[in-house]
Amino acid sequence: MSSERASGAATLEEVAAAAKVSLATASRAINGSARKVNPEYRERVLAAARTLNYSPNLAAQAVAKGGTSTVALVVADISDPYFSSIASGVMRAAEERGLIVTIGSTERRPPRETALVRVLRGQRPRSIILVGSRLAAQESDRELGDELKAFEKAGGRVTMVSQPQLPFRTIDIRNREGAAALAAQLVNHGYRSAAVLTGPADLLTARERATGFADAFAEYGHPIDERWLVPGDFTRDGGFLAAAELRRRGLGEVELIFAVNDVMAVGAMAYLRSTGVRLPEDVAIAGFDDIYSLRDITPALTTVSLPLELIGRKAVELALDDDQDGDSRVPIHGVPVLRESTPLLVHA
Amino acid sequence: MSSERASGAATLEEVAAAAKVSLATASRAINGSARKVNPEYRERVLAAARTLNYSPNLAAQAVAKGGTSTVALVVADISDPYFSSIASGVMRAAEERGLIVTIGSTERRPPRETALVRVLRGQRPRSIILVGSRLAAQESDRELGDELKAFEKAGGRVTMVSQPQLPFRTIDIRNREGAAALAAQLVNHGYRSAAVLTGPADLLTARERATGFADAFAEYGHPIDERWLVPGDFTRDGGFLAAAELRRRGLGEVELIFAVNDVMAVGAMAYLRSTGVRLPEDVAIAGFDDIYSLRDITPALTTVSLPLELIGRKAVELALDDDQDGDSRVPIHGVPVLRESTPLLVHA
DNA sequence: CTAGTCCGGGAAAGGGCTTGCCCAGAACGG
DNA sequence: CCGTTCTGGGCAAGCCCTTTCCCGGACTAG
Repeated sequence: MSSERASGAATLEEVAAAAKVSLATASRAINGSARKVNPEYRERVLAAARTLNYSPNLAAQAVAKGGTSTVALVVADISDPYFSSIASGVMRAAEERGLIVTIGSTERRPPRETALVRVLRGQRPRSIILVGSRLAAQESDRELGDELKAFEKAGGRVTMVSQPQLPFRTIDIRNREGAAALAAQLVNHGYRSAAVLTGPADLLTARERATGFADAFAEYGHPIDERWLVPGDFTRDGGFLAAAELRRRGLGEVELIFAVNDVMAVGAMAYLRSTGVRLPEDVAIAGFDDIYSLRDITPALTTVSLPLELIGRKAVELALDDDQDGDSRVPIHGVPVLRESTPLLVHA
Repeated sequence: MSSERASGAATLEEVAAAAKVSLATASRAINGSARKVNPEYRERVLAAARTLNYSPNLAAQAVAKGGTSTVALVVADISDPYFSSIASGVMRAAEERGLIVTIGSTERRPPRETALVRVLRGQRPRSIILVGSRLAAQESDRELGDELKAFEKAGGRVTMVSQPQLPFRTIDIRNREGAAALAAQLVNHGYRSAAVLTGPADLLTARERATGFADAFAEYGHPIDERWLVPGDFTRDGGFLAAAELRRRGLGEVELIFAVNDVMAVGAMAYLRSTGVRLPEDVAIAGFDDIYSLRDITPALTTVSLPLELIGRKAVELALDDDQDGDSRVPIHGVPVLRESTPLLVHA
């Protein structure tokens, strides 16, 4: 039939031949460059490309140019709405800049983060964006740090979301402040005793939120007894189980449960309901994140609202815009949103 | 200082030099091959790689080998739990096979699908997986089809999830059957009049679910009047607005509302509640998908449960395993799950 | 002891693209 | 009318790898 090769995509060389111009001209016509090309030639080339269904080989371009137009994103669990919202922001922003995003999931196993970075680094992405699934100081930290440093030394850029302990550009989600602000408002609402579902003991984000809340609550005169700090996974099931544990410890005096994220709060609500606890009459509950798809649960959940999409966008800005030095931070403040799950509490 | 280049990552050549072996040997030692390499040499190479923090340039490998180890995933909206769950399955399965996944989002604008495929094709992924955001026959279909055909001709593989109208491998989610089965069960539960929030008129998935439900409902003796088929977006807000429209049309006689997906159902619930409608006492409601993070809403939502993660996995199997011909289909059946939102209805 | 096999290292040829450089012709100035 | 300066096409080098092919040395077999 035609000159199309049996297998394999059309190459630029074939396009050039079809258009009867040199390889160089074809390249300049198709992928733009500083140099102009004669409109007539350009047309011929583009026409040839179209008929051959040419698609530039990005890998080849990458090796020729010595750089890609890719950003790599590492999240803990893409099916968690927290991460998928951030991912959404990243993808939008990336796309606006003509970048492709490749994504990796650690599945909440931090050591996998290092492995993932090792692989993704091979892509030579413009930037690697790590979204906070990381733990407090760990042995794997060194390895990861080394890997990231190597990536930076090779000209890549590292951007972190919510893990300010590492020396890279980071979107610094002020978890402590957000949790503290929430605590303040809830105290204003009349709450005097609270329990905290603290999440995993070593997960930094969880810890900041838990201590931010507990410290503030104490500061306002209502210290939280240790037995009402219940750890658990950072997931719906974690919240469910933590609520169960909390109940076992005696829930009677607790007016309010603060779960360190919304999905845990939802899990906790599910457990409490299943045991006949009325929400919010018997106990109030609050979360953190303000996950979009959870806005319609009943009772409407009090939480700390985080601009998740925006965080994603900012991450790519931070990653790519040049006027930033190597470890600048962009603070993001959550704002407490009080809803039905924490009604005004009138003490007898 | 050392021999490390000021910028840019270490190359295999540098590693080879440091290990005092040839480029070929270094390549074989690091990236494996049919050929064996002397253990002593191998050690030297690996050591050198480690000290230089070498990371193989995937792009270069891709051009040398003439193929990547990448799969591309195209979804409508990664922040929608439906898609992010599928994406999660895809990523898990991909990772088990040592593949990297790059992801694109059409943001629910089907024409973007073509553009996205055009870009992703440049990556020369092993497969492009498109997850059903597509519309009924459209002019953009031809372009997209051409693009995909070209990709296949060049040796790539196309896999669709839930858009069986195109001639590619597809995971065929049996929306009609699922919706029909749900209708059957609800009729058994005593429901005789239903409204359907049909989603976008031209979105295939939505249409299949809506007509599957309506047809079955009619078949069991309860045809659904046209005024109770309310279109809207395939999103939470779409459900919200559709419920409003439905109410405007007079909700009185409707015993049951079927929304073509869970998030719409949740939106509808939010609207109805806001106007004082009690759920499920005043009206029952059902969705489709069984989104994980929505399992804890109250009342618990009746729905058609879809194994979303599994669908993702299957998609990559279908995409990569060889014993499949070019347009085989894997059927996926949803199973109706009746919960509190559709209680047994006892007629007076 | 020699011929025939293996084994595994290294040189070099790609693979698809970008880009520095050369150069012919066009455009311009004096 | 000639010398300059632009334009913009094309050649070829180069990017970082993989893989074919050659070849010398170590083995095996007869």
